[in-house]
Amino acid sequence: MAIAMTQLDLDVDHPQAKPRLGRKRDQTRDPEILDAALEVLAETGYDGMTIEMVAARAKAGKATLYRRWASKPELVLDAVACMKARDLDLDSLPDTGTLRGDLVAMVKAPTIQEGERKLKVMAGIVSMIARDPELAAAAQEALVEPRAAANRVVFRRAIERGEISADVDVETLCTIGPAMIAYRVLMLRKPVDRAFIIGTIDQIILPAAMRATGPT
Amino acid sequence: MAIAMTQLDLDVDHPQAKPRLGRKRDQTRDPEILDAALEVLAETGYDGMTIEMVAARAKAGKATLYRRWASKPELVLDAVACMKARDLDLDSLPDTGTLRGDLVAMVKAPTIQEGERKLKVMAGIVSMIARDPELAAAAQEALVEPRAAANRVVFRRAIERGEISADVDVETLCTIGPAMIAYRVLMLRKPVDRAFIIGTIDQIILPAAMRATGPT
DNA sequence: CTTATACGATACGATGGAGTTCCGGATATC
DNA sequence: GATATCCGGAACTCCATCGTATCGTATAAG
Repeated sequence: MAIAMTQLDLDVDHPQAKPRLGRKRDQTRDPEILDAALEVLAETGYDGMTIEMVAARAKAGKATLYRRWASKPELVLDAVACMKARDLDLDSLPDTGTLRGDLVAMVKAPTIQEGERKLKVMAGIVSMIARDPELAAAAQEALVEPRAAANRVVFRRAIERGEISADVDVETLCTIGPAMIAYRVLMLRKPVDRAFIIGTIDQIILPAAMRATGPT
Repeated sequence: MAIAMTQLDLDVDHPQAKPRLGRKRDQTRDPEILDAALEVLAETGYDGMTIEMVAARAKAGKATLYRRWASKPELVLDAVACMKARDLDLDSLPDTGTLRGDLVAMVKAPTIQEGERKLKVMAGIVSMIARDPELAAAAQEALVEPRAAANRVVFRRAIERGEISADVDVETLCTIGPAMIAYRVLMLRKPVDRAFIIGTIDQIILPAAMRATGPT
């Protein structure tokens, strides 16, 4: 599963692993600690977050954290990267037969909640992202790409069905939803509820997808 | 002009202003210092910014800054609030006779540049905004509202001309552009050029504005 | 049962930035 | 010209946090 790739200790599947004595590291704590880190990150932001906060939240000692991650930046990087896993599965997306049906079916309470969590984490690291390409790549991969990928699938299906024109820009369509939601949460500071998302689908995404081709 | 409202010294128009002796405070330094603060804020974010950086950038001493603002948060608050002034004038908006003409006319190099500057400042304070309502209000007022207000004008004119239906949601339309631009800069980390904005107008905003009424 | 390590907890040193104070020099009022 | 305040600059104190070290306990290998 390789949830925490940062640590230097031996992997289970390493060929000639040193026969280390003594108590073994409790691997089940890794996801708990990373989850605590994400909570603190979402609540206080990157700079507000301290290692002691994360340790306290995970009911662990600071030494335990530093035994597993070399520094605060590496812990954050790992925590962000691990948000990728918990995303929606591309193979189990709704397939209702219509574009609107698929888009509306993706608006589910847990999905919205997980999206809002990701946005709060994103808000906590945005200022950091400009100066840390590695963190920027991890955030891209874990926070924005999965959502775009899911949207891509339903738009491509709509094109295959002939429901929308084949020459619309799928990449642009994919970003409308995430962009409107992110702007509402981070800039307007208004809640994202089901009504808002359905409104965005009907008033913006579908008109853009269905538009008669040719600008001007 | 009341650029810096935070300071406690006497206003010029105060009725019985104490006849203060000694050298007078050089008011022309205020905007220079606030501008330096915005630069540092955009480059390093709220937590990365230090008072010494701002002082150095403005070629001023730390004491000068603390003489005018009580603390770092108040300096930042004032700096953000003062970005409101430098925005586009609602009375001198383009009026080309068509919605698309007005929207395209608003896409000018200096406008884009100023918008990108504001977005970088926003990125630097996003994590702070969640915990400081006063800063959140200032950012709302100075960074997001002016842009929405300009858009409101051209959409309302389009409705008056009968170019678009009167029952479209103007508030939603106003946010599409800012949302797509903010998402592209902050999340996708791609450049915002003229082509992208024109594309957004033609592929998203105009289809949403022109759509045949009634969802589903 | 011995040994080596992980565990939570806590004490410790080093670092950096917020905010204060003082300096010599400039400038305004009286 | 005396006085009071501003200026840029720099030294200073204070405090929070990073990261390390240590302690007593728990646990796994030999």
